[in-house]
Amino acid sequence: MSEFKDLVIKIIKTIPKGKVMTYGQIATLAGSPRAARQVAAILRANSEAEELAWHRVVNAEGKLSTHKLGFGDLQEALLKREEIVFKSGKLDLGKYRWRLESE
DNA sequence: AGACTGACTCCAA
DNA sequence: GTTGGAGCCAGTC
Repeated sequence: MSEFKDLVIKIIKTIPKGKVMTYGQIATLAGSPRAARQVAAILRANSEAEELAWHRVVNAEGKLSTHKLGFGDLQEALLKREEIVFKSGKLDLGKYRWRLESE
């Protein structure tokens, strides 16, 4: 088990309802600032197995990277259920981004 | 074992 | 605003 993967999973579990984090942010907190893609890979591999709040993870623009995969609608629905509002297909990162002290 | 892919992000031009 | 390149590393073949 890589430390990175464990940290990513742990970090995602700390995101509270109604907040989101970007891939890059999680990668930074997990120890590899530029390993955003790996965060995505871990999500894909664990989204069904673990209780990961993968829907609270968005890209740096505040958009859903899942849209091209075909389940962007699901993610958007899950986020809306947490009182997150989308405008022009994006959400307000300045408002919804979850920040950890260790950043 | 090697080679390729990709739910990303940053930066230069 | 766009495009291209580099970096990162877990999966997959």
